Amino acid sequence: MPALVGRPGFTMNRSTPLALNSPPWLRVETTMLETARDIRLAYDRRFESLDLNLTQASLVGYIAENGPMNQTQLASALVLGRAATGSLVDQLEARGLVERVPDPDDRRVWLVENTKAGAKVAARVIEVDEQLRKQIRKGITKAERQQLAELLLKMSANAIESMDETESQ
Amino acid sequence: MPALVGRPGFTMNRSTPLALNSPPWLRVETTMLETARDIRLAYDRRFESLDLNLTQASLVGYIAENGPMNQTQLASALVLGRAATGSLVDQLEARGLVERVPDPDDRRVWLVENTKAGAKVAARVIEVDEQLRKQIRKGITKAERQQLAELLLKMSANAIESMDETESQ
DNA sequence: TAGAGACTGTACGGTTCCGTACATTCTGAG
DNA sequence: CTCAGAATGTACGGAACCGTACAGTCTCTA
Repeated sequence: MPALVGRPGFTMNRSTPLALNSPPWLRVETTMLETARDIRLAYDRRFESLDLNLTQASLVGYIAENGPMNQTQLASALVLGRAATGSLVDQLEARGLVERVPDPDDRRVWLVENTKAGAKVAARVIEVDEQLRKQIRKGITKAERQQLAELLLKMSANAIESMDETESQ
Repeated sequence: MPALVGRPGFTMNRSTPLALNSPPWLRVETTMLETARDIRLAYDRRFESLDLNLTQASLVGYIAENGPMNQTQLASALVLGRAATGSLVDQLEARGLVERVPDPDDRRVWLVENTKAGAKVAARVIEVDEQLRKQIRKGITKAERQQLAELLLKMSANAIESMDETESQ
């Protein structure tokens, strides 16, 4: 099942560059899954100093860039369920980073917006994000990134398409 | 925080090809995280018919390809903690797909191996995996995959490196 | 102007995984 | 041989999500 799992053998400790113990039969999907994991982890680590995880940081940063919005919109932006988003907002609200403001046009919804403290943290979040993005892109040209993105989109589309097929069986 | 979150606006329903609502400011890291999610989801869906999730399928398939092994090795191969791996084996054992055999050389460890039923399922798993991999690679040349893999490895290495720096601060 | 149907946020139970602590067993230095 | 240290699997508590069900609100149609 090498496409699904890592390589056999020794424990992969985090300071060993991946390339060193990469397999000869390098299968893209595995590498992909693992790279994503590493990136997510790097983000999490980075946000630890702000006492946030990636998801929390994303929410605060997203509001900072796109303005107040309701939880359903947030959920879709963060690729989360509405329930999870709700409790996420709970956490951030308890910490005084965001607040729920009633939507004057719709009594069902809360508009979530950053408090002053939240805005301040968001600025740091965006900063950290840019920093980390730069590091992750080190040694990769713009053209390569472009091509990478295209391939990724194609793979996504293929994956989604395959699910649709499965569904309609 | 666009590098971290999806695009704003409408709910992304699964049948819309990703490319259609991708942003102009296409940032690779986001795309990457999302592609990984889609792939993982596609695998999960695919294994539903076997009543397995990706992790369970991986374990059974991995043993089928690499022979019986102890839980620590499995954990590292599956990129899981030892505890999680333990309960994973519990589940599969309860369903009669794998069994724990004492290691004659080390009384601490269990050798996990597929039962006959497990081997049978594993064969299906490997089959499904190959099928899905083929679909995901549709329209992508071997050379492109090669390059993709290289870029991914480089990004992984960069991400890991960035974590090491953070640690040593 | 009802009233059916869609939508919003919340409650709750379940799943998957992590991290720590622990008892058991092995290993290697003295 | 002995014993400190390392390694193995397990128990337990917690975090992050999901999915479903639900009670309020809108909204559109007749």
